[in-house]
Amino acid sequence: MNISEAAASAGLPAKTIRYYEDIGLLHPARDANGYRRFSDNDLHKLTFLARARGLGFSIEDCRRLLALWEDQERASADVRQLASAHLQGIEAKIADLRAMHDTLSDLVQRCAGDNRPDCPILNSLQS
Amino acid sequence: MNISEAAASAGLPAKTIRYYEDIGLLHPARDANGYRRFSDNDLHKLTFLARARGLGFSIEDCRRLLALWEDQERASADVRQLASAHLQGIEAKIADLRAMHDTLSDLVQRCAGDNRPDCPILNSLQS
DNA sequence: TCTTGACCTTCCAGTCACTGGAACCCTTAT
DNA sequence: ATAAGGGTTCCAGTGACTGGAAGGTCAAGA
Repeated sequence: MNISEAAASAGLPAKTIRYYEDIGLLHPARDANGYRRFSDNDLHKLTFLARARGLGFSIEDCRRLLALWEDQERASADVRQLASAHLQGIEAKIADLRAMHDTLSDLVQRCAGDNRPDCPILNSLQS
Repeated sequence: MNISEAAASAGLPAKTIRYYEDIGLLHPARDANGYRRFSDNDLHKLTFLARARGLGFSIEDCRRLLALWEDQERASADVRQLASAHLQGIEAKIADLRAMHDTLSDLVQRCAGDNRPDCPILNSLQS
């Protein structure tokens, strides 16, 4: 299976797959002509990566998750620890965004949005 | 007022202020020795930028907001339009993060987090 | 006067996770 | 012979800084 099929199967752009190889997340074999040849295992890894990235894990987290995934002796506590830390990060981001949202939403509602220059949004940004 | 005072006053790192000058957001005067000298207007702009960035506006949005702020003839509708679009972006990000959060939080709860290798988190990532 | 330390300057490189594009090779069909 | 549609590498750019090196400037103290 070559790269465009692998891309379709994993739901990732071919460019991204090349990039993942570049940074050592997987090592597909090569055909005689230099084309990448993706094994089932490569495909599983790509799908795993696509899902982990979809959950917002960083590339470095994905690398660790892949290592845990391939380690039959892993402790689920290690996976859980990684996921919990990430979950906390997500919660922090949501809180930040919520705060921005609430402030901004209030300002937008108070802005007349007409031809006149007076604007509570700009007023609130000014010292 | 030189850069470290301006930085303290606006709540921005000096590096960031230099960067903002670099990309043309402000143009502080220079003393004979080459040091930047910040006027009151420069300080107002920096505070404005710090607050707008704090609300998550992109640098390009900040540039547009600054231009509107300085334009006495602006229509508040233009400001509101910009802010509304940004608000929508924030809402989309929150929705994405919430989805990640809900999935991940469920997986974390279902993971025993012990010495054994069996792990619902890894299972859900695998094809 | 000399030195020390805290300022300031510019410039270059790195971050993160891709993404676009150029230039070129391989394969298959017409 | 040529064209289309794969594949390859390598380089540069994204956003918004941030770190660090190398060096100039200034005020205070021995």
